[in-house]
Amino acid sequence: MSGPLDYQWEEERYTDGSKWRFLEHKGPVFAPPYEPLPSKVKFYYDGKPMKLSAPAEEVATFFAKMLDHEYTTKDIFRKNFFKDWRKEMTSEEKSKITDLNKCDFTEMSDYFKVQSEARKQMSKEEKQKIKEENERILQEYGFCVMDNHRERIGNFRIEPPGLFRGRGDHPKMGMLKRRIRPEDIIINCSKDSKHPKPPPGTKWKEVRHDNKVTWLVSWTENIQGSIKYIMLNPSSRIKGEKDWQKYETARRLKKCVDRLRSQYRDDWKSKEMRIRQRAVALYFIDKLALRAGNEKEEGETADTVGCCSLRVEHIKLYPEIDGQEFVVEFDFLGKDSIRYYNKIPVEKRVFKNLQLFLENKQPEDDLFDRLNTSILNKHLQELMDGLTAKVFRTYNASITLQQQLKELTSPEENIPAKILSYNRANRAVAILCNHQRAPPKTFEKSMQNLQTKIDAKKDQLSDARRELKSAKADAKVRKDEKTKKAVETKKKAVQRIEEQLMKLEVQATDREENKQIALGTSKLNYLDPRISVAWCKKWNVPIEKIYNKTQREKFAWAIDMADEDFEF
DNA sequence: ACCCTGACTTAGCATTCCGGTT
DNA sequence: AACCGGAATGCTAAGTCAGGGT
Repeated sequence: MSGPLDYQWEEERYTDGSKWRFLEHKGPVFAPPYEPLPSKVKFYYDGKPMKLSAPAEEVATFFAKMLDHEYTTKDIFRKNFFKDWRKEMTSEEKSKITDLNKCDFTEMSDYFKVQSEARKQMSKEEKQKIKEENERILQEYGFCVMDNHRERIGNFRIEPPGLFRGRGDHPKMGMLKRRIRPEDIIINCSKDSKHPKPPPGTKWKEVRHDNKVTWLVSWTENIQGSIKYIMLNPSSRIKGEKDWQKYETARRLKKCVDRLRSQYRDDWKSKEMRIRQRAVALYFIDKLALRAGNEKEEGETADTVGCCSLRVEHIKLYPEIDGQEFVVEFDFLGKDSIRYYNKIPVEKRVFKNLQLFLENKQPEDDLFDRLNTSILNKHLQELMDGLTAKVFRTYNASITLQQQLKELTSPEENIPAKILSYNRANRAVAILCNHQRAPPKTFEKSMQNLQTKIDAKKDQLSDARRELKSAKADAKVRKDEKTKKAVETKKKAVQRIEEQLMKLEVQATDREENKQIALGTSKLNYLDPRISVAWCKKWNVPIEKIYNKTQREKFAWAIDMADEDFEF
């Protein structure tokens, strides 16, 4: 696949800002067309059955499919849905259906439940057939040719229509996400490639040949009016190189971070308020790994903030609390409406500055009123080429992993214990970056199951120990080869069971500590994979224990590149 | 200086897959 | 063979940041 070069990521890169010379692909896969419900499945309005027009019925099914979700009980969701649903109705339907509370979708909902149950019950052969068809589509549409490589495409299927589900308190939840047609689609490919054909009887919106970008297909989504793209898989050359570059930038920050830190500490004393604000914000970004915090259009999205957009109401100052001085309490909703809560002591100067920033302000006022991400990033750019706020997150995440691995790995431990250490180091990073998850619904049960296994293993162990003891006693009396051998066998059995027990206990510890923490995001986006590869090589831990197949594909560049001496 | 948009990365949850157990 | 649970994968929303226009 990579031709005469061993490492495709060592091929020459373009210096003129172009991303490719040749790009050929088959275009997107559209969502399957709507299939009307069988006539026996009824919708009821005000208790009476009512046949809906196909467009109105389709939108109704979107709601019916979500009936069990608490979304559908929320006022905003219902209001947005109803408004958009009415747009799809015929004028007769519109005049009849005026109150969502009088709509009964339960038959539709039950019908879909039966269907999904039936899908699960399909025979092996039927499932196999579907699998093969999916594989065929993947082979046809899931790959493209970019320059000399056949590359996997990330998301070649167009998002199907449905009801928009925002995260957190989103003002647009419940709105109709409309169906995307060929006429909405912009194709990007090279002139000299075989252009993808639109489905019979349709046309693309546009075919362009822009090699300054990496996307293959784009369309404009109707909820926020933003553009969506089809791009390559993370295993592709173009993504891998970019990823590598990202970590190289973070490593350059490592070289000058001391200088930057002493500079922003100096700036806490500046005569100029804007410089003090910039310096305190940067301190937060560095110390707490906060995101930059762009401004957002009010009312268009959920109310979330990052560092530069923090408001007065998001922090509390305690000159003294719990025996600590100069404590700042953060409490705000960040990206994806995930809560950030932290109470930390800060330097006296920072504290005094924060008091100053808060003077004469209302709770809803900006904490940093002389600062935004653009000002901050322009400043950072002057300090180091390529430096932006998010580089601090990458740098601090990766350096933390490296330090924690050094601290936590003990040479004499066995492989499961080493992996626990790795996960703990990973966890330290996830906590730093505030990567949370909802505790899995099955968490308690799965912990219980594991405990049952541990108990059983303990019983098994004491049985094995008892047997060993009696075998030893036996051997002492008889002193023959056969009984000696029996002792050895029993000893081995005890050892094996001890090892199994220890494995289970490690697993339980790991799972418990991981209850509300998501490791995946930092592993995939913040940790220089070369640190992990080097650690695996150093301690003879198979890389498969740390990265699954997909991750190994994404990090192929690092797996080839890093030896055990790699230092971030 | 400010605003807007396009391109790209980062994010958590939902769904599917798969291998072990009953 | 059916079932189950955890891991892997898929999905798409929600960020960051640069660049162009006014």
